[in-house]
Amino acid sequence: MTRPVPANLKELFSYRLNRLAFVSSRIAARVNESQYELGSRDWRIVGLLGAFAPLSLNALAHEANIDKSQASRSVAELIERGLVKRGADESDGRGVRLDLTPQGRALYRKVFPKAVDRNEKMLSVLTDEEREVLERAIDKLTVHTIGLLEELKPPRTR
Amino acid sequence: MTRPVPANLKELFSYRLNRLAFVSSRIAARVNESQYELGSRDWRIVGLLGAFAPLSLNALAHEANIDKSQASRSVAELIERGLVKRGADESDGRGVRLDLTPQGRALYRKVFPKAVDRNEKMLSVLTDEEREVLERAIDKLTVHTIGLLEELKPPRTR
DNA sequence: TCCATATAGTTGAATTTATCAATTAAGTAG
DNA sequence: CTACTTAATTGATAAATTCAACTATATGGA
Repeated sequence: MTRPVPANLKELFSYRLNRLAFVSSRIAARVNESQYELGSRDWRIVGLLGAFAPLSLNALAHEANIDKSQASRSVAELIERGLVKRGADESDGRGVRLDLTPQGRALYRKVFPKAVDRNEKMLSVLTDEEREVLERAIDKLTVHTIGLLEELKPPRTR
Repeated sequence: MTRPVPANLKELFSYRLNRLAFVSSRIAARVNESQYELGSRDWRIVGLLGAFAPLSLNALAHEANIDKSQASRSVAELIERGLVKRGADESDGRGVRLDLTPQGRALYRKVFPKAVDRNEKMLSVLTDEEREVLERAIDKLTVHTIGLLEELKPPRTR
């Protein structure tokens, strides 16, 4: 049994994947923006700090898939809004320790469960088996695809 | 058997989904940009026209998930590069009929198979069963999630 | 110790992308 | 005929992305 070859863009897995990601992130963006004034970058930052603080700027930027320059600026905004605080790294004078303020943490505790609920609602259309396979497949693909991307990157001169 | 509730952002399905989509689209963007000077928007346009031309601007913009103003501008660029042509819609004097030029079609025939190959390479890490369930689940989720997004949209005044 | 080099973070600037309003021209319904 | 809708383009801004430059601190040898 041979698998049919995708005949057009809409049949490509990558296209369908992107489409789903686009739609789902739009839902989150719309809710977080309108109800909490959190842009998607802001929410990624708050969301990551909510679970993994303290984080360095580099670690945060890397995990959130954003350039550190952007991360720095977004963090600065969140600090102005009183949601994030920036402390010194004891062991490295260059580094910072980013964390949520109590206010930021309160926001995180409101927003995160909503995100969990949205996910459940979204996934509720799948059977248990589909869901399990899907989640495992996504994770396998991510690891593998990051590898493919690395191969592609301009060879670092070291 | 209850399913464990996601404990942090990185465990959320939507987050993982977006991460995968991000990585995979970066691969495509890098290759298409460096080898064919096609930005991701450009490629979506060429790719859709390659299979579904002729298309109106609206149809194209809608399918490519881009604002029609952007679509109009991107199309104008592609026309300047000789890849796309814009004809009149016989049955509606306002509409346009977008199609690839022979040159655009030649490009499409080079680029599309590469995209298919990348997808195969990416998916090769999955078992046949995983792959089948994954693809079906993605499509189910997309339909369902578009529905959720619609519900959210500001209620149209009609 | 001193020097060269690397790294963490911030800032600047240029480019690209996204959003939304306004406009023009052509269709459609009473 | 008039009012209203729709397709496409254009304009204006805002937001996001990318990359380079810069400061300050670390680090690893001579």
